[in-house]
Amino acid sequence: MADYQFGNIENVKEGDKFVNRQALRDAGIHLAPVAGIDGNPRVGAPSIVLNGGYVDDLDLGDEIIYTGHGGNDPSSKKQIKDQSWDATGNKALIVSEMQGLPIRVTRGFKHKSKFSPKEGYVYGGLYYVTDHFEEKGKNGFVICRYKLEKVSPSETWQNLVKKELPLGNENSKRIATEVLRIVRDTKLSKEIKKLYNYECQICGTTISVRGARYAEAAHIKPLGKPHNGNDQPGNLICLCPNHHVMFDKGVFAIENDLSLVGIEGSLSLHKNHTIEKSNFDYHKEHIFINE
DNA sequence: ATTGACCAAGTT
DNA sequence: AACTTGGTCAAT
Repeated sequence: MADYQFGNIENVKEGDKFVNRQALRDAGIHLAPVAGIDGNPRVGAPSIVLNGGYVDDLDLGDEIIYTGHGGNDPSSKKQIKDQSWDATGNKALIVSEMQGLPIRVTRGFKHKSKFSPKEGYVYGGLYYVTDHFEEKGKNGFVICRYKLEKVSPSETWQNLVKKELPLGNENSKRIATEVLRIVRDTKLSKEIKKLYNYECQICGTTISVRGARYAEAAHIKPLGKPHNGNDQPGNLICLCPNHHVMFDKGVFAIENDLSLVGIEGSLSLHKNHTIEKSNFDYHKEHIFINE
């Protein structure tokens, strides 16, 4: 229900200090008053705090091996049981990994590393979750682990620009090309994927990882030069990675009656999804390899 | 829609 | 050790 915002927060820059969690919350960086992982399994995790709550945490600066939450005894704070991938925050991090969402990282005084502040909390910028795995922690119980890698400065800049972009507005074509290569999921592409329940419109496949689903939104008429396709629902379809690449590389094309040329099959179409058919024509003529 | 239990672990 | 908060989730 909370209104989570992803990416950088206006007026907060890397290195900014906060006296306590309440200040972090007031700034809009991390809403949870206590939990180290902010977010939920529906939208992902917009923010984490690295504050020594789990002994296995490893902070290398641009790379962090983070521990999921749960399994600790409320009173002693020691880990007394296995962690679960189903815990709200742990699942949220998986969703962030699958969707390539940026995560705000804040370091707290309780964790001891050369990157940790002596007191209070320091905002550390944006990271991506690039991997997750399971292992036995120092306390002998299963822990959920995540590899976080810092978003490059140029990408961070793009993330800031993204906010001001009128997504889906065809007047923003040029900028949209650059941004879309970097921002791995836009509001619109997410909507398309949700409409199809993350299943490929050609083969019906979805990739499911610990309950988080993955698919790709493909532009029929490519964005940017020289094609100048638009970023509208009528130019987007939901595909699995294989069919996405095949489509982009021209291995097959889609006819107006939704049958395929180049490979067997047809495109299934949701009743609430209207495709701009001229985009099929464009793709067939300019991208499809007809030989 | 509304509720109450449960979760996370920071703060005093 | 006690008290505290915002949010999620399941039950109503």
